[in-house]
Amino acid sequence: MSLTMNSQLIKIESSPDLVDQVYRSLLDAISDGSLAPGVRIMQEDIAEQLAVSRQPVLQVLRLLKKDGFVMDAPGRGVLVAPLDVTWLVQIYQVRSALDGLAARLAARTHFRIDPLLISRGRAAARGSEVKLMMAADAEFHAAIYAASGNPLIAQTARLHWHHIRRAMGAVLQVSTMRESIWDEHEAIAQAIGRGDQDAAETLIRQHDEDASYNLAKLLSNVLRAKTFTTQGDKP
Amino acid sequence: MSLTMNSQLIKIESSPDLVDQVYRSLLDAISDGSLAPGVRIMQEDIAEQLAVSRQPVLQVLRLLKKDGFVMDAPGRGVLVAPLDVTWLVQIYQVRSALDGLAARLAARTHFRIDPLLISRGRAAARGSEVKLMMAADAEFHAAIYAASGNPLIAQTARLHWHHIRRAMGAVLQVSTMRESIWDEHEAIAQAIGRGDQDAAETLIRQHDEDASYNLAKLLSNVLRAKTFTTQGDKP
DNA sequence: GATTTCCACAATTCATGTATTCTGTATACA
DNA sequence: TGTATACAGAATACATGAATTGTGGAAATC
Repeated sequence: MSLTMNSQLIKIESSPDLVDQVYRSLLDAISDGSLAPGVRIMQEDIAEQLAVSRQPVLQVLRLLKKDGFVMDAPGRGVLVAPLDVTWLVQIYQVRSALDGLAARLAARTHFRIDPLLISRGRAAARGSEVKLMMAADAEFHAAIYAASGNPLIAQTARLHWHHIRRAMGAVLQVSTMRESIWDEHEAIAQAIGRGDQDAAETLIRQHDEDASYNLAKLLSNVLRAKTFTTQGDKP
Repeated sequence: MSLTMNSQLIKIESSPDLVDQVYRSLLDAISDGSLAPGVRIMQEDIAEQLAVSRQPVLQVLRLLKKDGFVMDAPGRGVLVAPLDVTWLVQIYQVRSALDGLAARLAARTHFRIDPLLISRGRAAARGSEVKLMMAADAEFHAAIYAASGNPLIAQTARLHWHHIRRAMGAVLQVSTMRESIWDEHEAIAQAIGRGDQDAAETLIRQHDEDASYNLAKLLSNVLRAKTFTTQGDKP
């Protein structure tokens, strides 16, 4: 029917797989900060809280270790990976390269990004719900990944996103999400739409670099502050 | 002593971790083709062969699944992922982007890549040992990853490398490793050495695209051939 | 008083038993 | 003859018990 054989029935994933569920649960908790950076977690506690045995938890912790969300702390369980500016910058470097690739591939097909994504993003940026801003931003970039036709990009980027979300949550500052980023987003979408591969790549890489610079600066301030205070964050 | 504080004691990793050992063992077997694409593997068999219990094997299979080396085959164990040209091309797209990033970062520091890598590569290319050629190629690219200063790149690329190695093993054709690639390598190294970030990135991306094109073509031929013959490959 | 050694405890990793889930075949029926 | 259904077998995923490994503190010695 359509140009590409798209009838591959969207992968069914009603896996009552305990490991999957535990994985999502833990990754969410780490990403949104309810499991704060640096805290100790023990598989037995997690298992009890989620009402499963230790076995699935053990597997999940290994998966999270591989992706850098938790670290070994021999004898004391595992540690939720502390926030680290260097690490964040490295994540952003890779993300920038992947975004560039995705934008280039999307431009190759003159993909038309849903304008609604942008208008909704602008609306969110004008509001005060940080969560909405982050969600809109993620949606926009995810649209480009999807348009790239290369699922490997989205898969990798999804992990990066969780790391970035952690950092954003820690700085909790609206300024990161200034509305001007949606002008940049719009320019990127236009470049993709008119098939300008070079422009699309250049624009989105610059966009990511700016984001990296801003976030890294804020984060290092927050971390420096935390070094001198015993108190963590206050409500 | 040296310019950078290098005394951070190379991370100790004598983990007598069964999961690690099984992981390496299986990944190697899959990468070098001794576990051929499409074959069924059962955790019980693997466990018996490696003289461990099924538990570590179960965990390893989950790790391999996450990276696309094995696929679920419910009721029949798991399947070693079949070779797939589309998948290979996607791998190469991402690898190309990451190589570009690594080359750019390396050029930023005017990193001088050991000329020995190149001369050894040329020697290998003139010989007939495919294994040596692949190793030299891998070493060259690994040097760039290391020079980038971003370990995330190397970590991601290492997985890609295993996928690519599988495909290369399947086509088993020396022509993939024409000596001219070492002219390209040399040009890349020079661009990095003189700090020309744009050239370094452009050259290595082109280099990867060529490699992708060649390997994909060979692989699709091999796969097409296999569709019509029952016999696998002959010496 | 500082340093080293030893020991108890904490937590993980590995092994095995059990239940569930999925395939493939045989059989019944239209 | 073709299709649907039920059942047997196979393989995994999960739970729990056992053993190993590493930490932190206390005691002993210099």
